[in-house]
Amino acid sequence: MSRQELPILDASCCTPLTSEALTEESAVDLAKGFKALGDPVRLRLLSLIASRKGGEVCVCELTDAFTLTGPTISHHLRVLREAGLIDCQRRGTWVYYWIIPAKLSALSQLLDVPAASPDAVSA
Amino acid sequence: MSRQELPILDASCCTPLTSEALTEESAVDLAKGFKALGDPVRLRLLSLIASRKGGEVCVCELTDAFTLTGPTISHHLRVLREAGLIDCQRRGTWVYYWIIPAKLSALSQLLDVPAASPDAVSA
DNA sequence: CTTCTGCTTAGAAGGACATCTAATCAGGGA
DNA sequence: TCCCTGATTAGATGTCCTTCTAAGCAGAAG
Repeated sequence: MSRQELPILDASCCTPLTSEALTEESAVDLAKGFKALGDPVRLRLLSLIASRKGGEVCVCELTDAFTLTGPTISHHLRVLREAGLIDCQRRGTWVYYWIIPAKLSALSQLLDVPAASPDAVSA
Repeated sequence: MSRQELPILDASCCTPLTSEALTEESAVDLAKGFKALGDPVRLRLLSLIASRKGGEVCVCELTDAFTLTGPTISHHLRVLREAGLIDCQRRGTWVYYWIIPAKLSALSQLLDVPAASPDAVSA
């Protein structure tokens, strides 16, 4: 594992949305990350992995935390991995997953807007 | 406009993923936000709105920035609005959109993990 | 009042996605 | 070697999503 064409740290930006508009190219790339986060199961999986002391979680523990089948969990983990948000390694019988902080940070920074809108408030 | 049941500032967390695991409830709520961001068109729309000096953009300008039809742009704006990421107001013939910074910040903070993983690096 | 423009809603078509069962692969132990 | 457990892959199914065209609504202007 730890296999294949992960974008490593793709070209897309690290500046907040408020600074300048995204190119179509960047938008396509970044949207993949957010799409991966856009499912409750994957978000919980990611949080279970990210919040783990030691940084690693065995798949078997993740599976136990849901009422979904193993293949379904495996599918969601793959989506997260292909989005570059997590990576994994097999050790003996078990497979361990961990987060890729740089990727999460990049997405975080994109959304990091000043707490109060420039002006134009109300509703 | 500015209508209906926006979650205003929903119960879901503001602490990073690394601090503690999400409840299923929070995950469902937060995933809605990320799902809305998980499309290249919506991400570009949001960036066009967020990066605008003055904080507001007319729909007509947004439509011009894409090769998609008006109804399609309108659909994506609705998704962003229902996710609580933007809001809008009609003024005369035109409709103006602006971002809701608090909502973006909440999502940003969730993904705001320390730059280096606790340990467990490599790949 | 009628008509024009800007925008949204309705409905349909095609593709993408989440989930399951069944089958396969990888390692460890008898 | 054979089997057992942990995990992924393959294939199927029902649902959701993106996009379009056509129709409707809101305000301004003649």
